[in-house]
Amino acid sequence: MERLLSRRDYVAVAKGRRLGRPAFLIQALERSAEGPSRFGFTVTRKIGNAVVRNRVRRRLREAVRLIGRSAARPGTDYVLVGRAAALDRSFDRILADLAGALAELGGRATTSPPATARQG
RNA sequence: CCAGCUGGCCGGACGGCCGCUGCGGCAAUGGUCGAAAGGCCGCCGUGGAGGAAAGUCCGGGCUCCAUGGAAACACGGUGCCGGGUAACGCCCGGCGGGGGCGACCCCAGGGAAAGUGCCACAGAAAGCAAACCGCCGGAGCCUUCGGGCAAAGGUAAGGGUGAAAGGGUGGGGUAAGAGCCCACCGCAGGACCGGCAACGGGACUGGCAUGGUAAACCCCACCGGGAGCAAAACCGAAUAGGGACGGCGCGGGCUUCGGCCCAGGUGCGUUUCCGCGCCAGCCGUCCGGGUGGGUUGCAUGAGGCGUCCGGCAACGGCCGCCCCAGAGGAAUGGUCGUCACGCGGCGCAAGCCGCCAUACAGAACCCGGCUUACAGGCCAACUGGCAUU
Repeated sequence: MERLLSRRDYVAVAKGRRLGRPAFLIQALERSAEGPSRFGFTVTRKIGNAVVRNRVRRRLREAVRLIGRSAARPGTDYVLVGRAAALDRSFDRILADLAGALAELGGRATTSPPATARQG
């Protein structure tokens, strides 16, 4: 998984499309038609102390690792902003949330894409 | 057994599957880039959060900056004594004071006869003490001759105020009182004795002075240069810009090719004028500064574990063994299963069911401390009860 590393990238993606899900908020910005898709993670202090923030980021990162490569659109940068629910929501549901969100943002075909995914 | 007190320790376990990251290896299997060295992937092995990693409150190592040495002044810190330590505001052992039946706990614990300030309210008086009531006293005045009023003066025993009223109790004494005198207690000084010291004991002496506050200024003793790993050192691209050198070139017009005319920027001499010089574009090579980035700093250290020795202890010493996280938008994980512990419910019990499947909390240059947070549990010594032999 390619990571977003610089502040400039995060600021840029913040201007892209965004979708809310219980465990996270996802932002997407098409960088170019080609190249790998990249992911960044943001967990603010509002969520909790360092232990809680680490756990939220790790669960989201694991979700991206499992389905990000197949579901994400090439050449696109994504930023996942963690929410408090990412701590307790079952991992299966987080995976489903992420797959649905990526599809709605115009990703590749996934194992269970929503019907409206390709319309936009 | 119950209650307590002190110290130490742990703070989920095991196993699948899929990942991240450090180190070592690739002799064996593979892919890719490269001339090679080697890199990236892959494979194998192995390591990968805490007792507080936290707060960033002290003390150091290390780095850079400043600084001729020393001292003084200022500022800040520390503050019983002895020891431990690289050092400390930390730790250990004592001393003094306070609390507890006790084990034990708590203390910002130098100096108030160097000086200054403050002591609100209440109260007559709050520091070279003080007469409000009271007590004594009785000049003098009045008198119904019973007595009444009462100045000067004396008095800190009693009342009242206050956190605190200038020793306490008893006796003598006195007009009433008062260390005025006496006894005991307290207090002050103190030869001498014990202790390295803080300090303890104390013959004897003194009629009793020197109120509290230093977390008020202050005085005394000791300590202290500043900033911090985003410190700092090194390597160093593209692009733009700077400098040096070399090569080719060197504004426009006219020309009889000898020159003539008109211009720009810039340097010097003082501005205009004027004089002298340089430059303009392209290409190449080199130099220096700096940004992104990379490497080092960065993990062998006041290091850990163990036996023994010294010491009441903190700790120190000999020897042996071990290498024990190293990220960088920041790895140390995700998920599933089984189980221990715990909590709740049901049950006489064996047990069954349910819940959480654990509190506080995540290394960021590294050590020594302190402080704060913390579900649950284990061990040991000691103390006070109860029971038993």
